[in-house]
Amino acid sequence: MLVFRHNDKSCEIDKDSLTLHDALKALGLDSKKVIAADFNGEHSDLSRTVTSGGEISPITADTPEGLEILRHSTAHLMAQAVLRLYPGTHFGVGPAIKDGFYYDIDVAGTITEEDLPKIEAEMRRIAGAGEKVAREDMTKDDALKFFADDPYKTELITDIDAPSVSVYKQGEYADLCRGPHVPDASKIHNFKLLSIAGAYWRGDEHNKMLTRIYGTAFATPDELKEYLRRMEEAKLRDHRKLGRDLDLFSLHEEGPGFPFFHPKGMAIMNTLIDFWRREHVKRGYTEIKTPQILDRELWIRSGHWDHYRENMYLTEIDEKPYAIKPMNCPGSLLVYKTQLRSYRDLPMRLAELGLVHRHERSGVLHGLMRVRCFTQDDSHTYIEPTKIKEEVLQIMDLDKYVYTNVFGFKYTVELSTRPEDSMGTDEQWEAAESALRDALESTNTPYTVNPGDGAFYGPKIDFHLEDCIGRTWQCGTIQLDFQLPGRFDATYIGEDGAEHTPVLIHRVVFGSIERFMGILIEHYAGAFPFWLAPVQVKIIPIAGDHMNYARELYDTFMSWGLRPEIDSREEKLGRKIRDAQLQKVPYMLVVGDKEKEAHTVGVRKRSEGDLGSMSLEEFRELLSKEFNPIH
RNA sequence: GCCGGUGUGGCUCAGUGGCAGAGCAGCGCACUCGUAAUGCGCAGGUCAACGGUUCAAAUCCGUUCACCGGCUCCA
Repeated sequence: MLVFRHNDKSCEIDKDSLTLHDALKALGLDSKKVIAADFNGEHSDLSRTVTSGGEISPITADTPEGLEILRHSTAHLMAQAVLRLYPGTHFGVGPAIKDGFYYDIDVAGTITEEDLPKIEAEMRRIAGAGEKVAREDMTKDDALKFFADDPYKTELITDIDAPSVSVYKQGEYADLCRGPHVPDASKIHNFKLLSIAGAYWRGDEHNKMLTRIYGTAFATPDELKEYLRRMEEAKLRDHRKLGRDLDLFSLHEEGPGFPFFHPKGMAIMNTLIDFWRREHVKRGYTEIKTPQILDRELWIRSGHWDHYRENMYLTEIDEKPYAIKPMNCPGSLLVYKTQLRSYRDLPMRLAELGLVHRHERSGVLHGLMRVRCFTQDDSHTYIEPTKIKEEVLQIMDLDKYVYTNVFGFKYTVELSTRPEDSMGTDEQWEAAESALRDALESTNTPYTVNPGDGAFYGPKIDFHLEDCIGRTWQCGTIQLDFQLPGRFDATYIGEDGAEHTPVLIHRVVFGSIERFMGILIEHYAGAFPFWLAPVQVKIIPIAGDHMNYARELYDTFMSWGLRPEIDSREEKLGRKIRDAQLQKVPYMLVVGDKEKEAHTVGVRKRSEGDLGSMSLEEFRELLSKEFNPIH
C-alpha cells in the first residue's frame, strides 16, 4: 500500500511500487504540461519508480524549476542533434543558465552561426518524433566503461565523489547527467539557438577550447518571442551605439581601450563629479591628486611589482625605470606619510579622482565598460583597527544612497575572499574577512561569496550593476588592507602615546567613472534625467526672426546655471522637435511670435509632450521640481 | 591572450571576379514655417592595412590591426 499526498489531497494505491507519473495520474494531477515531479522535495523524472509514498507535486515548464529542467533537456536535445549532424563529436558540459542554456562540444572542424538553423531543424525532427528520454543508474566503473571513448565524461566521472552516477539516454545519444529531464523530447517546443562562442574546458585557459552553443527555451511561444524582442530592444540601448548617436564619446583604432569624451559626454561626467564632490565633502572626505607616473621602486615596495606587473605599463625617465599607475594607493600613502599622524586625525579619508592605466588583454575590451584607462572615484581611508566596521557601514550607506536613491539601480553584493596570489598572514586575512562579513550581516545585506576573488592585499565587498542585456559589471568596491600601511611604514600615534599601524580601506563608489557612465547610458536608454542631461533645454525658434528672442532666452538660462542649446537651423518646427526628441533633450522650448510678444516659452517635455505656454518664472518653478541631487 | 564572426562615405547598409552604390547626415538654393522628417540640387570612399593569386580583386588566398559575441581575466 502506497500513500501519495498533494496539499490536502491524498490517494492510496494498492501496489508495492509505482512511477511518479502514475502517482500524479492517481491524484488527478497529470496533464500535457507536466514535465517532471517534485517528490518529497526532490525534483525527479516522471518515470522514476518509487517503493514508498510521500508528498508529490507536478512540475510544469511555467515555473522557474520547470523552466530550468526544460532548458537543460533542450541542451540534451541539441546535443543529440549535433551528434547526428557531426558524428564523433564529444560533449563537455551543458547546463541551464539564466535565460537559457549552453552546451560545450568538441567537434571536428568548426561550427558557425550559419549552421545553427540546420541544428535547430534536426532538433525539431527529433522532438517531433517524440524521442524518449530514459534514465539509467550505473556504478562509476560501469559509467567509465560506457564513456570509455569520451575524454570529457571520463574526467567528470572520475571527479564525482559518489559510488554511482546516472546516465540519460535518448536515441543514439547518452549523457552523464544528474537530471531530472522531460520524459520525452515532444515536451520541447519553444526554443532557439542563439550564438556560438569558444569556451575553455572546465573554464581553465590552459585547457582545450571547446565550441559553446548558446540557446534558450521557454514554456510558450509567446514567452520565447517576448524574450527575443527584449534582446533586440536591449541592443538599441547599447551604450556604444547611444554614445555615438548622442555624441557622448568615441573610440579609435589609434587607442584601443582609451575612450575619447566629447563635449556632451564631458557635461555628464562633470555633473557626476560635481555630485560626487558635494557628497564626499558632506561625508568627511578631503581630496588629493597624485601623479600618473612614479618610480618603479615605489611599485616594488607596494607589492604591485610582484602581484600586478602583467597589467602595468612601464616607461623610463632619464634611463630610470618608472611605471604608469594602475592604482592610486601608493600615491595616497606617500601623502599620508608627509606628516606625523595622530589618532585624532583618523579616520583620514583621502579621496582621489585618479586616472589609472591597466593593460587589459585585447579580447576583453568593451566600450566604456572595459577599458585600458579609467578614472577611479577612489578613496584611501586610514583608520584605527577598532573602527573598521563603523567605517565600512558608513561607506555602505553612501553606496546605497548613490545606487538606490539617486540612480534607482538594482545591484548585487559580493564578498571576495583571499586569492592564491596574495600577501599577509592567515590571521590578518581572517580578521579582515570577518569584519566585512560582520558589516554585511549587521545591515541584512544579501550577498554571495566569491572564494579566492579578493585583491592581493585584502578581501573586498563588491557592488555589481547590470547592463542592458543583463551582464553584470563591478562598480563599487570596499577593500580592506592590512598590508600596504605596514609596507610603507605608515603610522599614527595612538591615545596611549605609542606608534600604531592604521588599517587602510580602499573604496570606490562609481568604480570607474567611465564604466559607470556606460551603465547609466544603458540604464536610462540615453534619456538622462534633467540634472544629468548634457543639453537640458533645447530652444527652438519657429522662424528666422525669432532668433533674437531665442538668444535672449539662452543668456537667461545660462545665468540660471542650465545647459541650454538653440536649434538655429533653417528647418521646419516638426523637424527640430523630432531631432531634439531623438537627442533625448528633457525640455524643448518652442518660441514664435506669441511667445516673443508675451515673453513666454512654449514648453514641450520629452516624456509628456506639449505643456503649453508659460512665463519664465513658471518654467523655472517647473524645473525646480525636477529631481536634482546637486541642489 | 584564446575560439567564432565582422570590417564598403560621418551613420545604417546594398554590392560574390569586369566602370564603387542607396538612404540618412553634410553643403548650396528655394520655402519663413506652431509641436516627431519641406522640396530640388551638389559634394563626399586607396572598399581597415599590407602582401599574394588573376588580363582584371571591395569580391579569392595569406598576414596584421580594430571591432562584435563568448571564454579566461577585471573597475
